[in-house]
Amino acid sequence: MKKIVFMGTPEIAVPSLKALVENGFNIPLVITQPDKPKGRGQNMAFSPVKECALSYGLNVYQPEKIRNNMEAMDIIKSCQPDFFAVVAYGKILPQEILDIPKTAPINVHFSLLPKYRGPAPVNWAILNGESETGVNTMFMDAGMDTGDILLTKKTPILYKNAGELAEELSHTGAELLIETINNFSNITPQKQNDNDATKAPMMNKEMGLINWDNDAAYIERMIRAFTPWPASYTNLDNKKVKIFKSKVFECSHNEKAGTIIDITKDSIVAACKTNALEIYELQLEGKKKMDTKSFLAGYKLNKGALFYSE
RNA sequence: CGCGGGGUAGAGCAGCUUGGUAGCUCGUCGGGCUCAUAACCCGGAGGCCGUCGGUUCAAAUCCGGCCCCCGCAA
Repeated sequence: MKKIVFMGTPEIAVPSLKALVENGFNIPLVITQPDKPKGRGQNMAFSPVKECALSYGLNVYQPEKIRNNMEAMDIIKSCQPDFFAVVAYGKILPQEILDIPKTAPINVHFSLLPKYRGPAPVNWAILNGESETGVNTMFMDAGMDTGDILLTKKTPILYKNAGELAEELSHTGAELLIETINNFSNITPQKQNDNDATKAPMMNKEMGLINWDNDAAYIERMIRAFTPWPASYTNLDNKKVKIFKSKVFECSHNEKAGTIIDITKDSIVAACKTNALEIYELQLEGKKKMDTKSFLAGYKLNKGALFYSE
Protein backbone atom coordinates (compact mmCIF):
# COMPACT_ATOMS: atom_id res chain seq x y z
CA MET A 1 0.00 0.00 0.00
CA LYS A 2 1.07 3.56 -0.65
CA LYS A 3 2.96 5.36 2.10
CA ILE A 4 1.69 8.79 2.97
CA VAL A 5 3.06 11.42 5.32
CA PHE A 6 0.13 13.51 6.55
CA MET A 7 0.45 17.15 7.57
CA GLY A 8 -2.41 19.12 9.08
CA THR A 9 -3.52 20.92 12.18
CA PRO A 10 -7.11 22.12 12.72
CA GLU A 11 -10.48 20.40 12.75
CA ILE A 12 -11.00 20.83 9.02
CA ALA A 13 -8.06 18.49 8.35
CA VAL A 14 -9.28 15.64 10.54
CA PRO A 15 -11.70 13.96 8.08
CA SER A 16 -8.90 13.74 5.52
CA LEU A 17 -6.62 11.95 7.97
CA LYS A 18 -9.44 9.64 8.98
CA ALA A 19 -10.27 8.85 5.37
CA LEU A 20 -6.65 7.89 4.66
CA VAL A 21 -6.58 5.58 7.66
CA GLU A 22 -9.98 4.05 6.90
CA ASN A 23 -8.96 3.44 3.28
CA GLY A 24 -6.01 1.44 4.44
CA PHE A 25 -3.15 3.71 3.47
CA ASN A 26 0.12 3.32 5.32
CA ILE A 27 0.73 6.45 7.36
CA PRO A 28 4.15 6.28 8.97
CA LEU A 29 4.06 9.86 10.23
CA VAL A 30 1.65 12.69 11.03
CA ILE A 31 3.10 16.19 11.25
CA THR A 32 1.17 18.91 13.06
CA GLN A 33 1.77 22.23 14.80
CA PRO A 34 3.40 22.17 18.25
CA ASP A 35 1.15 22.08 21.33
CA LYS A 36 0.29 25.55 22.51
CA PRO A 37 -1.12 26.96 25.73
CA LYS A 38 -4.75 27.68 25.05
CA GLY A 39 -7.86 28.90 26.77
CA ARG A 40 -8.39 30.36 30.22
CA GLY A 41 -6.10 28.19 32.29
CA GLN A 42 -3.18 28.49 29.84
CA ASN A 43 -3.41 24.70 29.53
CA MET A 44 -1.42 23.04 26.80
CA ALA A 45 -3.71 21.81 24.05
CA PHE A 46 -3.16 19.25 21.31
CA SER A 47 -4.23 20.13 17.79
CA PRO A 48 -7.33 18.27 16.55
CA VAL A 49 -5.14 16.41 14.07
CA LYS A 50 -2.83 15.28 16.88
CA GLU A 51 -5.81 14.03 18.89
CA CYS A 52 -7.01 12.07 15.89
CA ALA A 53 -3.56 10.68 15.08
CA LEU A 54 -3.05 9.51 18.65
CA SER A 55 -6.43 7.80 18.67
CA TYR A 56 -5.24 5.70 15.73
CA GLY A 57 -1.86 5.11 17.35
CA LEU A 58 0.04 6.98 14.62
CA ASN A 59 3.44 8.60 15.08
CA VAL A 60 3.20 12.36 15.59
CA TYR A 61 5.95 14.87 14.88
CA GLN A 62 5.64 18.56 15.85
CA PRO A 63 8.63 20.58 14.66
CA GLU A 64 8.78 24.24 15.72
CA LYS A 65 10.06 25.08 12.26
CA ILE A 66 10.23 23.01 9.14
CA ARG A 67 12.51 25.25 7.10
CA ASN A 68 16.27 24.63 7.39
CA ASN A 69 15.62 21.86 9.83
CA MET A 70 17.90 18.87 9.24
CA GLU A 71 16.16 16.76 11.83
CA ALA A 72 12.82 17.24 10.10
CA MET A 73 14.37 16.38 6.73
CA ASP A 74 15.87 13.17 8.11
CA ILE A 75 12.70 12.07 9.88
CA ILE A 76 10.50 12.64 6.85
CA LYS A 77 12.98 11.09 4.42
CA SER A 78 13.29 7.99 6.54
CA CYS A 79 9.56 7.36 5.99
CA GLN A 80 10.16 7.03 2.26
CA PRO A 81 6.67 8.36 1.46
CA ASP A 82 4.97 8.06 -1.92
CA PHE A 83 2.81 11.09 -1.17
CA PHE A 84 2.44 13.99 1.18
CA ALA A 85 -1.14 14.80 2.06
CA VAL A 86 -1.17 18.36 3.39
CA VAL A 87 -4.40 19.82 4.75
CA ALA A 88 -4.28 23.18 6.57
CA TYR A 89 -0.93 22.42 8.17
CA GLY A 90 -0.14 26.08 8.83
CA LYS A 91 3.45 26.27 7.66
CA ILE A 92 4.92 26.81 4.21
CA LEU A 93 6.97 23.81 3.13
CA PRO A 94 10.33 24.57 1.45
CA GLN A 95 11.15 22.97 -1.90
CA GLU A 96 13.66 20.50 -0.45
CA ILE A 97 10.91 19.04 1.72
CA LEU A 98 8.44 19.00 -1.17
CA ASP A 99 10.98 17.00 -3.18
CA ILE A 100 10.94 14.10 -0.72
CA PRO A 101 7.84 12.12 -1.77
CA LYS A 102 8.43 9.63 -4.57
CA THR A 103 5.19 10.45 -6.37
CA ALA A 104 3.85 13.84 -5.25
CA PRO A 105 3.17 16.30 -2.45
CA ILE A 106 -0.59 16.88 -2.54
CA ASN A 107 -2.45 19.72 -0.86
CA VAL A 108 -6.15 19.98 -0.12
CA HIS A 109 -7.28 23.60 -0.30
CA PHE A 110 -10.75 24.86 0.59
CA SER A 111 -11.56 27.27 -2.21
CA LEU A 112 -11.86 27.32 -5.99
CA LEU A 113 -8.31 28.22 -6.89
CA PRO A 114 -6.81 30.52 -7.96
CA LYS A 115 -9.27 32.47 -5.82
CA TYR A 116 -8.74 32.70 -2.07
CA ARG A 117 -5.18 31.51 -1.69
CA GLY A 118 -4.15 31.52 1.94
CA PRO A 119 -5.24 30.42 5.38
CA ALA A 120 -8.89 31.60 5.56
CA PRO A 121 -10.50 30.79 2.21
CA VAL A 122 -13.86 29.66 3.58
CA ASN A 123 -14.42 32.83 5.60
CA TRP A 124 -13.47 35.16 2.77
CA ALA A 125 -15.67 33.42 0.23
CA ILE A 126 -18.68 34.01 2.49
CA LEU A 127 -17.74 37.58 3.36
CA ASN A 128 -17.37 38.51 -0.29
CA GLY A 129 -20.78 37.12 -1.14
CA GLU A 130 -19.65 34.33 -3.45
CA SER A 131 -22.52 32.09 -4.50
CA GLU A 132 -20.32 29.02 -4.56
CA THR A 133 -16.97 27.77 -3.33
CA GLY A 134 -15.39 24.36 -3.12
CA VAL A 135 -12.31 22.23 -2.66
CA ASN A 136 -9.23 21.75 -4.78
CA THR A 137 -6.50 19.21 -4.58
CA MET A 138 -3.25 20.42 -6.05
CA PHE A 139 0.32 19.46 -6.71
CA MET A 140 2.26 21.50 -4.18
CA ASP A 141 4.98 23.94 -5.04
CA ALA A 142 6.93 26.31 -2.82
CA GLY A 143 4.41 29.17 -3.16
CA MET A 144 1.30 29.84 -1.11
CA ASP A 145 -1.39 27.66 -2.73
CA THR A 146 0.05 28.25 -6.20
CA GLY A 147 0.55 24.65 -7.33
CA ASP A 148 -1.09 22.98 -10.32
CA ILE A 149 -4.69 21.95 -9.79
CA LEU A 150 -5.55 18.26 -9.76
CA LEU A 151 -9.23 17.86 -8.89
CA THR A 152 -12.02 20.32 -8.08
CA LYS A 153 -15.39 19.99 -6.43
CA LYS A 154 -17.83 22.87 -6.05
CA THR A 155 -20.52 23.53 -3.49
CA PRO A 156 -23.13 26.31 -3.17
CA ILE A 157 -22.70 28.62 -0.17
CA LEU A 158 -26.40 29.49 0.32
CA TYR A 159 -26.83 30.75 3.91
CA LYS A 160 -24.26 28.54 5.56
CA ASN A 161 -21.94 30.08 8.11
CA ALA A 162 -18.20 29.50 8.08
CA GLY A 163 -18.38 26.70 10.62
CA GLU A 164 -21.06 24.80 8.74
CA LEU A 165 -19.36 25.30 5.41
CA ALA A 166 -15.97 24.25 6.77
CA GLU A 167 -17.52 21.12 8.25
CA GLU A 168 -19.09 20.25 4.91
CA LEU A 169 -15.93 21.01 2.94
CA SER A 170 -13.77 19.02 5.31
CA HIS A 171 -15.65 15.88 4.22
CA THR A 172 -15.67 16.88 0.56
CA GLY A 173 -11.92 17.43 0.88
CA ALA A 174 -11.40 14.00 2.40
CA GLU A 175 -13.23 12.33 -0.51
CA LEU A 176 -11.35 14.39 -3.07
CA LEU A 177 -8.01 13.54 -1.45
CA ILE A 178 -8.67 9.81 -1.65
CA GLU A 179 -9.84 10.15 -5.24
CA THR A 180 -6.77 12.19 -6.12
CA ILE A 181 -4.35 9.65 -4.70
CA ASN A 182 -6.13 6.63 -6.15
CA ASN A 183 -6.33 8.11 -9.67
CA PHE A 184 -3.18 10.15 -9.55
CA SER A 185 -1.65 8.74 -12.71
CA ASN A 186 -4.79 9.58 -14.72
CA ILE A 187 -5.08 13.19 -13.61
CA THR A 188 -3.70 16.00 -15.73
CA PRO A 189 -2.49 18.89 -13.57
CA GLN A 190 -3.81 22.28 -14.66
CA LYS A 191 -1.85 25.48 -14.19
CA GLN A 192 -3.48 28.21 -12.15
CA ASN A 193 -4.13 31.53 -13.83
CA ASP A 194 -2.23 33.89 -11.54
CA ASN A 195 -4.06 36.92 -12.94
CA ASP A 196 -7.29 35.72 -11.35
CA ALA A 197 -5.67 34.97 -8.00
CA THR A 198 -6.97 36.55 -4.80
CA LYS A 199 -5.73 36.21 -1.23
CA ALA A 200 -7.51 35.02 1.89
CA PRO A 201 -5.43 36.16 4.86
CA MET A 202 -6.05 34.97 8.41
CA MET A 203 -9.06 36.47 10.15
CA ASN A 204 -8.53 38.10 13.51
CA LYS A 205 -10.78 39.35 16.27
CA GLU A 206 -10.70 43.04 15.43
CA MET A 207 -12.02 42.29 11.97
CA GLY A 208 -15.20 41.01 13.60
CA LEU A 209 -16.25 44.43 14.87
CA ILE A 210 -19.52 45.32 13.19
CA ASN A 211 -19.80 48.71 11.57
CA TRP A 212 -23.54 49.37 11.46
CA ASP A 213 -23.02 51.99 8.81
CA ASN A 214 -22.93 49.23 6.20
CA ASP A 215 -25.67 47.55 4.23
CA ALA A 216 -27.60 44.90 6.11
CA ALA A 217 -26.67 42.36 3.45
CA TYR A 218 -22.98 42.92 4.11
CA ILE A 219 -23.34 42.70 7.88
CA GLU A 220 -25.35 39.50 7.55
CA ARG A 221 -22.59 37.96 5.42
CA MET A 222 -19.97 39.17 7.83
CA ILE A 223 -21.73 37.46 10.72
CA ARG A 224 -21.79 34.19 8.80
CA ALA A 225 -18.17 34.59 7.73
CA PHE A 226 -17.04 35.05 11.35
CA THR A 227 -19.17 32.33 12.92
CA PRO A 228 -18.12 30.49 14.99
CA TRP A 229 -14.69 32.09 15.04
CA PRO A 230 -13.59 34.80 15.64
CA ALA A 231 -17.23 35.97 15.83
CA SER A 232 -18.77 39.29 14.86
CA TYR A 233 -19.41 41.61 17.74
CA THR A 234 -20.85 44.97 18.68
CA ASN A 235 -21.51 46.84 21.90
CA LEU A 236 -24.66 47.38 23.94
CA ASP A 237 -24.94 49.14 27.31
CA ASN A 238 -21.16 49.11 27.68
CA LYS A 239 -20.97 45.39 27.09
CA LYS A 240 -19.70 43.32 24.23
CA VAL A 241 -22.28 41.31 22.30
CA LYS A 242 -21.44 38.65 19.75
CA ILE A 243 -23.98 37.96 17.04
CA PHE A 244 -24.23 34.49 15.53
CA LYS A 245 -27.43 34.34 13.52
CA SER A 246 -29.24 37.05 11.63
CA LYS A 247 -31.33 37.81 8.58
CA VAL A 248 -31.67 40.86 6.41
CA PHE A 249 -34.91 42.68 7.19
CA GLU A 250 -35.97 44.77 4.22
CA CYS A 251 -37.39 48.13 5.19
CA SER A 252 -36.75 51.80 4.74
CA HIS A 253 -36.03 53.84 7.84
CA ASN A 254 -34.46 57.11 8.93
CA GLU A 255 -32.86 55.82 12.10
CA LYS A 256 -29.22 56.16 13.00
CA ALA A 257 -27.26 53.01 12.10
CA GLY A 258 -27.25 50.60 15.03
CA THR A 259 -30.56 51.75 16.47
CA ILE A 260 -32.89 49.00 17.63
CA ILE A 261 -36.03 49.76 15.67
CA ASP A 262 -38.12 46.76 16.65
CA ILE A 263 -38.24 43.98 19.18
CA THR A 264 -40.33 40.95 18.29
CA LYS A 265 -41.12 37.81 20.20
CA ASP A 266 -37.92 36.14 19.09
CA SER A 267 -35.73 38.72 17.41
CA ILE A 268 -34.14 42.14 17.66
CA VAL A 269 -34.20 44.38 14.60
CA ALA A 270 -31.36 46.88 14.24
CA ALA A 271 -31.05 49.64 11.65
CA CYS A 272 -28.21 49.41 9.17
CA LYS A 273 -27.17 51.91 6.51
CA THR A 274 -29.72 50.35 4.20
CA ASN A 275 -32.37 47.92 5.41
CA ALA A 276 -32.08 46.41 8.86
CA LEU A 277 -30.70 43.31 10.52
CA GLU A 278 -32.93 40.88 12.35
CA ILE A 279 -30.92 39.13 15.07
CA TYR A 280 -31.81 35.60 16.17
CA GLU A 281 -28.86 34.34 18.17
CA LEU A 282 -26.36 36.25 20.27
CA GLN A 283 -24.08 36.17 23.27
CA LEU A 284 -23.59 38.84 25.90
CA GLU A 285 -20.13 39.00 27.44
CA GLY A 286 -19.91 36.65 30.41
CA LYS A 287 -23.01 34.79 29.30
CA LYS A 288 -23.65 31.77 27.18
CA LYS A 289 -24.66 31.94 23.56
CA MET A 290 -28.45 31.95 23.37
CA ASP A 291 -31.35 32.58 21.04
CA THR A 292 -32.80 36.07 21.07
CA LYS A 293 -36.02 34.86 22.64
CA SER A 294 -34.16 33.66 25.72
CA PHE A 295 -32.06 36.80 25.78
CA LEU A 296 -35.17 38.98 25.80
CA ALA A 297 -36.70 36.95 28.63
CA GLY A 298 -34.03 38.16 31.02
CA TYR A 299 -32.67 41.40 29.59
CA LYS A 300 -34.48 44.72 29.74
CA LEU A 301 -34.27 46.13 26.27
CA ASN A 302 -36.37 48.86 24.69
CA LYS A 303 -36.83 50.14 21.19
CA GLY A 304 -34.47 52.99 20.52
CA ALA A 305 -31.51 51.42 22.31
CA LEU A 306 -28.30 51.55 20.33
CA PHE A 307 -25.74 49.03 19.17
CA TYR A 308 -22.46 50.82 18.69
CA SER A 309 -18.88 50.17 17.63
CA GLU A 310 -15.96 51.35 19.68
C1' C B 1 -1.29 31.00 40.70
C1' G B 2 -2.86 36.10 34.00
C1' C B 3 -7.79 39.70 34.52
C1' G B 4 -13.11 39.55 35.05
C1' G B 5 -18.57 37.84 35.00
C1' G B 6 -21.67 33.76 36.47
C1' G B 7 -24.18 28.82 38.45
C1' U B 8 -31.89 30.32 41.74
C1' A B 9 -38.59 26.03 38.17
C1' G B 10 -37.97 23.47 31.22
C1' A B 11 -35.43 28.64 29.12
C1' G B 12 -33.57 33.56 30.36
C1' C B 13 -33.10 36.59 34.64
C1' A B 14 -34.14 39.41 39.69
C1' G B 15 -33.37 38.72 44.90
C1' C B 16 -27.58 38.66 48.01
C1' U B 17 -25.13 45.17 50.15
C1' U B 18 -29.00 45.60 55.12
C1' G B 19 -29.78 36.98 56.91
C1' G B 20 -36.33 35.94 58.61
C1' U B 21 -42.91 32.53 53.89
C1' A B 22 -38.92 31.73 46.56
C1' G B 23 -40.03 36.34 42.73
C1' C B 24 -40.22 38.25 37.19
C1' U B 25 -40.71 37.42 31.70
C1' C B 26 -41.50 33.14 28.74
C1' G B 27 -42.69 28.06 28.15
C1' U B 28 -45.89 24.07 29.96
C1' C B 29 -50.88 22.10 31.79
C1' G B 30 -56.27 23.21 32.70
C1' G B 31 -60.29 26.66 31.91
C1' G B 32 -62.46 31.19 29.61
C1' C B 33 -63.05 34.99 25.69
C1' U B 34 -62.82 35.42 20.24
C1' C B 35 -64.80 34.40 13.24
C1' A B 36 -59.75 33.69 14.50
C1' U B 37 -54.67 34.06 16.55
C1' A B 38 -48.03 33.77 18.17
C1' A B 39 -53.42 38.12 21.13
C1' C B 40 -56.15 38.73 25.85
C1' C B 41 -58.33 37.00 30.90
C1' C B 42 -58.45 33.28 35.08
C1' G B 43 -56.21 29.15 37.53
C1' G B 44 -52.43 25.13 38.34
C1' A B 45 -47.99 22.15 38.27
C1' G B 46 -42.96 22.62 38.47
C1' G B 47 -37.02 24.75 43.04
C1' C B 48 -32.47 20.25 48.29
C1' C B 49 -31.10 28.60 45.20
C1' G B 50 -23.88 24.16 41.70
C1' U B 51 -21.44 21.25 45.70
C1' C B 52 -19.10 20.35 50.68
C1' G B 53 -18.25 22.48 55.29
C1' G B 54 -18.43 26.90 58.90
C1' U B 55 -21.01 31.10 61.61
C1' U B 56 -26.23 31.77 63.45
C1' C B 57 -32.28 30.72 66.88
C1' A B 58 -32.46 31.20 61.45
C1' A B 59 -28.43 31.14 55.26
C1' A B 60 -30.15 31.78 48.14
C1' U B 61 -28.18 35.87 51.22
C1' C B 62 -22.30 36.11 55.55
C1' C B 63 -17.22 33.10 55.65
C1' G B 64 -13.91 29.15 53.53
C1' G B 65 -12.76 24.74 50.17
C1' C B 66 -14.11 22.25 45.61
C1' C B 67 -16.67 21.46 40.71
C1' C B 68 -18.70 23.56 36.26
C1' C B 69 -19.97 27.59 32.44
C1' C B 70 -18.66 32.20 29.97
C1' G B 71 -16.10 37.19 28.34
C1' C B 72 -10.99 39.27 27.93
C1' A B 73 -5.91 38.39 27.40
C1' A B 74 -2.46 34.75 25.17
